[in-house]
Amino acid sequence: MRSVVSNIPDLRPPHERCAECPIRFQAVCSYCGPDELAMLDAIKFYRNYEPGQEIVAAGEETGFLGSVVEGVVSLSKTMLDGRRQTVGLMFASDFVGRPMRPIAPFDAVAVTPVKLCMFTRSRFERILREYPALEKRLLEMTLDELDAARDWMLLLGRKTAKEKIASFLAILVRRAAALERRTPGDGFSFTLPLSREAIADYLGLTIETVSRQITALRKAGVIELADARSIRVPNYLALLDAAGEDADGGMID
Amino acid sequence: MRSVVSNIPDLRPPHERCAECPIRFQAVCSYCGPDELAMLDAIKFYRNYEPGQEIVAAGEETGFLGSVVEGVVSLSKTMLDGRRQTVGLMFASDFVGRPMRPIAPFDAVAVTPVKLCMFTRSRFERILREYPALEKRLLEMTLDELDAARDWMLLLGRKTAKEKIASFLAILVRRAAALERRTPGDGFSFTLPLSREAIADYLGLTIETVSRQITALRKAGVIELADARSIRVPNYLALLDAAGEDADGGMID
DNA sequence: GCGCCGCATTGACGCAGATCAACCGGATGC
DNA sequence: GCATCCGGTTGATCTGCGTCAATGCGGCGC
Repeated sequence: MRSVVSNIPDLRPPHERCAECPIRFQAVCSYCGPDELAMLDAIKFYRNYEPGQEIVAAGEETGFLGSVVEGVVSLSKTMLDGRRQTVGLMFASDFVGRPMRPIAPFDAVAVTPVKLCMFTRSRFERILREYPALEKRLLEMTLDELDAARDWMLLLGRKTAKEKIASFLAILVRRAAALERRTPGDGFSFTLPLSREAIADYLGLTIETVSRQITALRKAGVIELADARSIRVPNYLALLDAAGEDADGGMID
Repeated sequence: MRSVVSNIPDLRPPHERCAECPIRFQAVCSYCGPDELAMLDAIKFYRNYEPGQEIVAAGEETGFLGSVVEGVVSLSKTMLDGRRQTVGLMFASDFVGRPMRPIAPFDAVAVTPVKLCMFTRSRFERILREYPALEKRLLEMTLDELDAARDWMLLLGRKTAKEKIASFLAILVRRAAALERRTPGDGFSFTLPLSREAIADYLGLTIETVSRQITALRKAGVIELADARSIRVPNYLALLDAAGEDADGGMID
């Protein structure tokens, strides 16, 4: 571990320096000033996960928390008899792990290759108390997560299978558009990060229904598929319509 | 509005003084010391709502936020065609309203007579920045809400109608037990705060299915009904079993 | 007393999505 | 080359819950 105050030149590769971090202005640390950042820089560490690899298991004590730098992490709950529901998908800059509660209430699994920027739990909880910038941003992110979870409750409780699929695709379009700093318009293409099974777990459906509804949307001309994972949306409003959402893009987030 | 520093004796009825407040040690203010409490005391105000009365409407700008002192508030989302999903039930000490986002993403409606302890949005957001005790508690409460929302996602996405009803009743038993500082055991009785329609909205079902499944649980001996709103649970573990939950009472909260 | 209204229950029926099962196509190993 | 495996698609059938409709019941006005 490097000292916080140091005149020694930083020899780490650029992608390991907080100042050069791709999620510098979106993650928990985004409100941190140079001093706070230097402090985080000194105590953070990276860890990589392969697709399918478990990051934490439900019921297990988690010794660390951190931000997704690259890739997608799924959070899911499983019932005794094996029924599974994904309760969150975490993308780059999202925060994984619950401060002030060491026992994980769900499994966290890498669905693509994942890189996490992590802190030990004890250290993170301590600096959370000392750095209000961190706490403020974490509150903001948690409120956003809660809004998203509530949107998802509407989807799970009331939408039809076709609407669920269309809503899910619309979210991916919005994400892809946001990454390119565009507004989601027509002709947008993207790659599905999830398998049919992972989509089914997320939407509260079975793989067969997911497959059938994707086919139905394709036949209706709402989407085009190059292969099972490559999707193009010729008409974004038609997709929103199929999702049963308001034309303004749904909820605020 | 009274001055924060004052030697004038406080002539308000006891239930309007923060120090005597029934939710003093559970609400957002629970980490506040005497000075911070005096400050809140000076700027808070109460408002009462009748059952069925709307507190805020989705899409509307909300000028205030606050804590539920008494009663039950439902938060729900409605689709264009009228399908409705309740995304949260707020009980005494829960916080209603989203800081840093003036437009409400859902309707908030009183389901029983409700008393709210409120602050104007601008004032609350200002003091949130100044009083870390408030922000810390709000973060904690938001994290708990998020956990509960994720439990609800599992219920909505994967549980059968009977399991949904049983899970819902189990939550009410736990709440009722917690209020009396007991652990949820056998022979517990409580009053349903919600109509069949409100239950259906919460569980992602129809009134008919709710009614049928309550009848089924009664016939199976899992619950006893004096009238439609009065429920007794002779065997708590049998209820958990019907809910498809782990015998340890489900998730941590 | 009676009629009305709102909430809840019960019954008959239909359908969206689950289940069970076959099949397809690309990747990997031998 | 062929066999195997894995993810995805498609088909046939079943079923839990929604839909539509009738009935019950307690509270309230008159």
